[in-house]
Amino acid sequence: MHILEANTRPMIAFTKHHPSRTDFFSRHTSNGACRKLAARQLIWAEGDLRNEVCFVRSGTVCFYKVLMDGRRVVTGFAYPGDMIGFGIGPHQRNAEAVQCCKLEPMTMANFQSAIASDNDLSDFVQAQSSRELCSSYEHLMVLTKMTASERLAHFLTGLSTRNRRLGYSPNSVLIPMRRVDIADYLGLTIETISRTFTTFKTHGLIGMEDPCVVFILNLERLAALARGACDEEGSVSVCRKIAA
Amino acid sequence: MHILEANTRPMIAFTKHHPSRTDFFSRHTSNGACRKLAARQLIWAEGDLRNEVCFVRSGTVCFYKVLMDGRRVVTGFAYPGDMIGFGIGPHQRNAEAVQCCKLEPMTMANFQSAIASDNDLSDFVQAQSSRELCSSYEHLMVLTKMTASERLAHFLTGLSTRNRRLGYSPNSVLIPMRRVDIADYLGLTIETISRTFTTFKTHGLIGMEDPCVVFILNLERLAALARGACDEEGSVSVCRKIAA
DNA sequence: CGCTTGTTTGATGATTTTCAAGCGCAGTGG
DNA sequence: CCACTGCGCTTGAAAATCATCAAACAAGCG
Repeated sequence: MHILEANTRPMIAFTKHHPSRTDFFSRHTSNGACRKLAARQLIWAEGDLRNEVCFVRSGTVCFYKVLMDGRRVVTGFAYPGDMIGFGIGPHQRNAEAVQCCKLEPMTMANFQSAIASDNDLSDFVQAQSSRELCSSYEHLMVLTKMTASERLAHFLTGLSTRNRRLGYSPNSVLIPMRRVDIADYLGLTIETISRTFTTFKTHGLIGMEDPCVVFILNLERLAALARGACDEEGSVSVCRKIAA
Repeated sequence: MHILEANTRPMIAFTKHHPSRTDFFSRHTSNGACRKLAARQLIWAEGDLRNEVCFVRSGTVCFYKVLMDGRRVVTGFAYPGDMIGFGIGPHQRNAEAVQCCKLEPMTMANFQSAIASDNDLSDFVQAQSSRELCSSYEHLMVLTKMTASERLAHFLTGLSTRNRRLGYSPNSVLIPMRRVDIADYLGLTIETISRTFTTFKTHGLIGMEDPCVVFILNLERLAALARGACDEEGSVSVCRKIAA
């Protein structure tokens, strides 16, 4: 219990997701009972059987895979309002609580029958699968073709956009995950992440009071960077000029 | 018609996939009628509606996305025996014939009802989706954590493994795609691809008589590289020693 | 107060990109 | 028939980004 509170990472701003988005899920679970997870706690491991799907009520979840030699890749994150765990076959990747989390579970059996009978739920699942596929392709683009600055800008504007969509300020972004997670997600090292944050700071793109809170001071330029906006003026160096 | 023959790229060795794998598909199409595509011909574009799914009878298909500024990412390839085009919503990426292809189409309506009634087909679709998801995670690993040599080794051993699975020699690999496609797939430039091929050649890992035909002379070392076999001896430089 | 964990900063080095040029081959047209 | 052109691949030299190694700093906790 105590360890649950010992999490210094900020809860992400939109801890309480829009209530209407929870209804279609809760009507198939016992009574909306939540499981609490401490920060850094493993939710399931690669290869585990799919026993249940979960609705994320609060906190942030991180999905990752590890190579034999310890190299790690973060394939994505899940935030409040997301559903996690559906798919076919055993789990393909580890899931871990980035900060303390509340997850509302539903057994696989319930989920199967709920999908069949509840259009709201099956629509939601379809929509989320589609979004995930789409963003995984976009992520490939980020990893293969973008510079460090562009990648981090992409990451930050993503969080910002999510804020706006949920009715929060797009200009102040809470970063629930550690630098390692961001690095392994963006295919960079923690040092590069840190340095790029500093570059953004010194050039007035963002402000930071601690590593977890970012104020976006120039969303336009940040978004241009994230888009890889090298159209105007020609060359790649423009990207760096935008940051500089 | 003539342009169809004008393709100098070799047809991939396993042009004729295992016949049993075609039955469950053909019994839902008109009569196995195929559409012929010339090399480099667009099959569908990102954003297009999903009108049909196709079974790849011969040739190779390449999936990719393009940024506004022309940067391109190849997200994957499809080979004879693969099904392409299923999913939800409009197409998420462009599909293009790498070499001349024969595709057997099935309308989306037919596909939907076939899925519902034919267990062989729905099993196949599930299995392929699962494989694609799995390999997309692995691909993330390749892109974020591997060196140029490791990436190309991974690519080559992948083709080799496919050969073996289909009963062909794992030691001679036909490369149906151009260097650009490989580069955009592996997140590198064509120059790096070319240089790495040369490195492999000069160190006896592979032999090449033309850019499309690779003989794997030391599959073991190539596979070790592909695995990122830096376990023995500790550091990353071992990877380069393996290649050297 | 010392220890641990996570972040930042610095200096150095290396892998990969970029820019440039050359080569081989196939198809074209005079 | 042969030069010419376009395309794809290769190779070279130089520059640049990012990783690596190392150390210092800050905050929380026992």
